[in-house]
Amino acid sequence: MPTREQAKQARRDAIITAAVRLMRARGDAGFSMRALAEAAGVSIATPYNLFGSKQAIMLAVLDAGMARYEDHLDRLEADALDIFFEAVSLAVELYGEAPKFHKAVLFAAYGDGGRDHRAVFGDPRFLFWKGRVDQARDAGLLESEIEANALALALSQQFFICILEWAYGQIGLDELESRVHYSFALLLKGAATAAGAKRIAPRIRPLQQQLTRFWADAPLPLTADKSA
Amino acid sequence: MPTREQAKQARRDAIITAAVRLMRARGDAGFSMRALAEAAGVSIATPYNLFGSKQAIMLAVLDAGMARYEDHLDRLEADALDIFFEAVSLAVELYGEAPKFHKAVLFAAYGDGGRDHRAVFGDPRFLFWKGRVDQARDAGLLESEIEANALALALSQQFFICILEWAYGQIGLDELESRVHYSFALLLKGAATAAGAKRIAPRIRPLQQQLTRFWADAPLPLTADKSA
DNA sequence: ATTTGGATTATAACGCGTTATAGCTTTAGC
DNA sequence: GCTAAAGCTATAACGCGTTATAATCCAAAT
Repeated sequence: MPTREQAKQARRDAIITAAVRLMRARGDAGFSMRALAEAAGVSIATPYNLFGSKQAIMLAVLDAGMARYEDHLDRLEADALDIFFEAVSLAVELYGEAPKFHKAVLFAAYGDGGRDHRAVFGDPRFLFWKGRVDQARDAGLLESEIEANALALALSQQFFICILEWAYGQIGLDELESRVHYSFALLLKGAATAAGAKRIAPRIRPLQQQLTRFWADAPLPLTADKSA
Repeated sequence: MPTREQAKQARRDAIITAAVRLMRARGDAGFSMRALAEAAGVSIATPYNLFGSKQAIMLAVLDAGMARYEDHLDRLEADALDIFFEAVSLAVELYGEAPKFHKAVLFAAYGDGGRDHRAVFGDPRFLFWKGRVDQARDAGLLESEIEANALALALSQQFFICILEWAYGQIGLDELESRVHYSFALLLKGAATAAGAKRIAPRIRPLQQQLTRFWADAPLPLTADKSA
């Protein structure tokens, strides 16, 4: 039991705990490395020694929260096709429980330096989608020629960018869900067998109706305020 | 001829010109508001008076460059379906002419504050995609029930996030092109009529082969270096 | 020609992420 | 128990985007 390593780990935990606490309390505003160090009862230099950068800390916080998401995911019992949409809805639900927190973490993990954004949606999440693609293909819902990596990547990216728009405050959680569902429906239908396409097709029209309802207020979805 | 306004416009132009020059010369590195002000022969406060923020300046630079893209786009004479893919290839080509510059601009326009990223792919670009969706639908290639805004948005986003990955140095221009083409093929096929789907389908397999070739080096597309 | 007033200037300052330096505490090895 | 070193602390500093302040300039109106 190396006491040295214990103390280091304790400090590490204290920093992550303090980060979560600060984020949940005040969101992104007022969260700085200096504030974090003070809240963790530690010098400003220590977080850099233990994590390297603010972004690394945010990724650690994000991963801690993602563990919970993956627990829920494992418990999801859904059809090989429905699982795609339910996984999205589950994430939306979890985000909704602590939106300020998740927005702040996502924004900090992605927005500031930005370079490591594949880490935000890296290994575990991507592998999840890939696994579902494989299952859907085995179930005869997707074309056998479809490459799981390629489709999973497209799904991941579409999910990711919608989450970013939400984190940046440009859309609400409900629109996030509809948008991702819509993109997923199109992507999956594009890769689907005739049988799969028949099952996905009915999803499209209602999703479009929901989306146009969202956009009834804001005339054009991508138009910035200035030219509205 | 209000001399006052002329002088202001001259200053504005000097700033944009200096920004472009600096970006083309050294890329993102060494480009700061202080360096920009000095290069433009202007005080540090002036860019803020005239543009408001660094991001606004970057968006202005980006828009200046985009005008050229749109000129080329207008001259593109392609089939209602092929146009989607050729428009992407055209953008890739233009990026390739001055990659350092475009990366730096995109990164600065999007990456730093990040909040206005819809402005990066705002009005003009989005409207372009929407117009093409309308045309493809009129040509009987897309289902008549497809909502142009919704599909155009999905296309825009998919394009945008791949561009971001390129700007962040995580993929090359060739992979960028393949990825966007692949996503476009799936999305469009998902929204296509039987006739449209028949035309898009042959694109998918070659694109997948190209993508897997890219990924032969880097085992998993989304995996960060650490866990490779 | 003189006044007026809006814009630019120089400059200092703020908080940010990050890094470097020097000193101190505390653990590990003898 | 003593020494050596690892790791934290305190602190200053750097460059960044951005803002505020006061001085200054110069076109515009009288």
